[in-house]
Amino acid sequence: MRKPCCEKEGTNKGAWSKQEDQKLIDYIKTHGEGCWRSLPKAAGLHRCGKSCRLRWINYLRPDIKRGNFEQDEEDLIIKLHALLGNRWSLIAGRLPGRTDNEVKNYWNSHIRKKLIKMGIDPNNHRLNQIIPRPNPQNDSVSPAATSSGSMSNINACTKTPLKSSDDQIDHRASEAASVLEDETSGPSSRDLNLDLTIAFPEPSLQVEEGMPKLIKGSNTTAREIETNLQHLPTLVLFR
DNA sequence: AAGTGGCACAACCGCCTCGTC
DNA sequence: TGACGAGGCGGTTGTGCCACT
Repeated sequence: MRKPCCEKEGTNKGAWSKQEDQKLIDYIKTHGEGCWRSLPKAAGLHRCGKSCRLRWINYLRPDIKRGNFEQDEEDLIIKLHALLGNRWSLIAGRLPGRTDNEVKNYWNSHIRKKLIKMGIDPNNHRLNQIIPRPNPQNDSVSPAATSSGSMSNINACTKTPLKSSDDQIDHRASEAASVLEDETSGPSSRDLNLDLTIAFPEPSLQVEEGMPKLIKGSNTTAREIETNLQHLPTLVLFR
């Protein structure tokens, strides 16, 4: 039985009051972030440390950019999601002033639906259409297996845990790379609406400085992805 | 005006990772 | 090297608001 992260009894839950916010802000202003477990007591808050951290990171931090997402930001989220999957903190890290929670919420409430409406599977960024297969042996394959369910896709929502975050990123990067390659070349690409693919502006995918390694993706580490992403241009999707 | 369905977003929960001992 | 604790992360839920009937 796992120990609870904090004492459940005597702690407030639910929406934060103005007084609580102010206490948290004041405390962090004077003592800085960190040691979240002891913070509530020290700050005079009847809250779980995790709750304080979340409140600060997602709402109270002074550098938070609030308001609607711009088109550029939306494009970037889609692009990063194609590469990283549901790694919201990494995605948010590329969007100054945005939090992982905000990005996650925006994805789930806006972008996901938008992609679905456009016939794109938001999990793997592929067109969600059933491509008929000539091979009769594959007749029993479900539609899901031919589109959204394919294990060779990005499958951003996979529940299968991988050993380390680097491994995960390596895995995703290579999967993303295969998708990008699939969609921009090869015989199957004729079935895709290329206007909707996740594409990088010309001159090209492979030539882009910093990108080849990412695209090929075999030995890409998290840090390399971070570095490479700095060179990524804005998506042309939805333009 | 009341009911209700959808949406947006804040917050919680539980698992994972990483650092320390 | 394994155990443990703290922080981080992603999935999910709760709730308030708004538009529509």
